[in-house]
Amino acid sequence: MPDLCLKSAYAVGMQTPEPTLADVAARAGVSVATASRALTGARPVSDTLHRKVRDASRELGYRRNAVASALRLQRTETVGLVLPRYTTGFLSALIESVSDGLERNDLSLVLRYSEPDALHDVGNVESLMARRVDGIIICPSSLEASQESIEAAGPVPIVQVGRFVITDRSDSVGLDEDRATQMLMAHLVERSARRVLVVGLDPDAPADARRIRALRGAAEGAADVDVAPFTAAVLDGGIRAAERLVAAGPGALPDAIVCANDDVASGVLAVLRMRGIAVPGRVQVASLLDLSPGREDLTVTTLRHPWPEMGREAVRLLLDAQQSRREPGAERIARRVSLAPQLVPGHSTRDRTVPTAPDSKETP
Amino acid sequence: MPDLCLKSAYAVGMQTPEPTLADVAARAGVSVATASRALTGARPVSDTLHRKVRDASRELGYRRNAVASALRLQRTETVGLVLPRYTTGFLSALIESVSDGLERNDLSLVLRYSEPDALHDVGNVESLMARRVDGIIICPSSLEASQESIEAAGPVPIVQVGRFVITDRSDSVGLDEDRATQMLMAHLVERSARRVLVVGLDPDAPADARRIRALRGAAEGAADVDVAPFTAAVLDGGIRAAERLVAAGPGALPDAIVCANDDVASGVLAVLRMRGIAVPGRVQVASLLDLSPGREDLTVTTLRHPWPEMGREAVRLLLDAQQSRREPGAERIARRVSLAPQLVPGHSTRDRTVPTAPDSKETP
DNA sequence: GACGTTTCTGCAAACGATTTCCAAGGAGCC
DNA sequence: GGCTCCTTGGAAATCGTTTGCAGAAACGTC
Repeated sequence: MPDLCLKSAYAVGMQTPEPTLADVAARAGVSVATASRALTGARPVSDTLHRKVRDASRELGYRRNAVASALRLQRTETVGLVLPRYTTGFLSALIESVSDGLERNDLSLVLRYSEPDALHDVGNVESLMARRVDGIIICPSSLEASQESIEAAGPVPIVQVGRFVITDRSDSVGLDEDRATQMLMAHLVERSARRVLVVGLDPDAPADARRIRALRGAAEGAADVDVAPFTAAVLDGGIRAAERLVAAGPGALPDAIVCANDDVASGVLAVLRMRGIAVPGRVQVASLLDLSPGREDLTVTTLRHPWPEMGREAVRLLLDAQQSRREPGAERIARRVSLAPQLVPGHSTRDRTVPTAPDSKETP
Repeated sequence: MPDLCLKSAYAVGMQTPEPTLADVAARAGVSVATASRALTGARPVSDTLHRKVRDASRELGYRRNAVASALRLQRTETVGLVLPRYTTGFLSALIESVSDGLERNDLSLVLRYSEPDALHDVGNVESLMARRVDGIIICPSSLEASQESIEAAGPVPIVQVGRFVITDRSDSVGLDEDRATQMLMAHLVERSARRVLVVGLDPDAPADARRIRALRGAAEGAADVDVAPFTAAVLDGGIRAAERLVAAGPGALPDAIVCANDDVASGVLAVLRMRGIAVPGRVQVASLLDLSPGREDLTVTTLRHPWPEMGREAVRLLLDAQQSRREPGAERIARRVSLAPQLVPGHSTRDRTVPTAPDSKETP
């Protein structure tokens, strides 16, 4: 096959001519069909030829062209991930775990961000469809307008994660925040908290209001739940709220303080420690949202949002849907998986076995 | 063309048969060639046919098959991004800006993570090459072993970002930390700091040692730079260091405290405020590393690492390299862009126009 | 030795869009 | 009117891989 050699030698410009399967086959002295079968193992090939092909492939530095392969197989081995922009700090753990899950199955990840203004979602899904991805994982950027982005996926499996647009077209994996919030309150009540103060939540924000309701619901008469005047949910907000509280005198101190997140809790802890108020002896402190799941310093009792698990679960649902799409059997039913944030006990709440210890030392 | 219709109608299973260009052409009553030309605008098409084709395309909900297109054009309109795992918190801003830059140029992003153990990098690049990406942006996971991952890219443009393996094969965009560190020191000296204390840096860690050197170099006799005994570079470390300092008596107080990062600075600030030490009146506080670039509370003067700009710059270099690769002109020369972290003045250092104000109020 | 039966190989046709090459038609010019 | 030039449309080749089909070879059994 002299023409093949010709092609290899005189490729455009001076670029290395990326070798093709035909080149490998020519070098091994077999047909392309055989070369393909030897490399993919799709059908048995005699030992001699198998070795010949493998050697030729290695010598030429052959790399299977995934594009051509995808065209022929009608399968790109690629999954699209669509996320809302401006929230990445939170979502990076999700990206990482999704990527990890896909890699284990030899799938590639193509990532797209949607502007918060919503119907970007549809465009992103459309664009992924044009790339013929095998599946899509999406965190809808708008609960109203993202409905049609789910539909745009047509027949390819799509999984929603983190947030959830009502539809029977897609599986989804979500967060069971209510349950987690309740668990946290139970944790405190169990440790004999009777007066609980909430810091850093804004009763006027619907999401925060819901959290407050969940806390009150879980207290259910076993404890009083007060809400401190709203201060920003950052470190400084925690500091300000705690200072105000301390200034109000020892009688104003609650048994436990529930903070919006770890930053707020850090601020509160710093003030309490400095004023010599024992934690968790006199006051217990807990946080509703772990901001840096990476760290392992168990300073503050917190709720860890299971982003890694959510990513894993999303990938699992997706692969499962792909699989069952091949077998034309029964109609698929949309599945919903809810994961609860995990309660991670830290040194800022008491050890359960130890009852109130008024003279306990400061946390180390 | 009855067979085309047949194909459309009797596609595999019950799946919607994704329409092809042939379907569109058939419906519009033209050849595929004309249909392609009408949609891509590669060559002029008469108005009548143009409209017909566009209508047919819309009616069928046609989506250009990017895979087939890529195969024919030898161009995937896709860029690979390779990042080290376990550092995403920091890198998420980078991902976002790279993604944004690519989107503006109608390029897709495929993301891969390398384990810290290094030669994963090579595998990731290889895999991206198999997908025939048009370019690669990589943050090398190992300064020793990642050399060959650059070479694995062969003729496709590759840009290093954040970290840098020496090679003449790739452009790179890096961080000019020394310059930024010096700027911060100059900022303090300008504001009449004469005794500076460094908190949260570990002289035994090479990177920290380098920062200390840079600070001393910039002080250059204009100020004394002391290093506090190492405490962990977290909020708590800042608190401990500051308490020790305050306990040593008012004479021990420096004019300015430079902290390893914002968390440390927060701890220091909390202690100073509580002990009634005026900031920035008595002591100024600054941080070498902004941990949460999203927030805009200008509490502490800090160095903001320009991840978004780095991403933008990386994309720019990549596109530029692609462009100049087409014109077979002169040999490409590797370019290196250095960006300095940006000094963001906050309320923890003085206003330059106002000289020392011994009775200034606490920061709000 | 003849005749199934298995095991391999190779040819050629997909996959779907783009582009080159050709041909036909119309406009413009002498 | 005859010529060229320009525009427009279609047939077919191309990108690189996989696979249905058919032929060939090897093997076993009677």
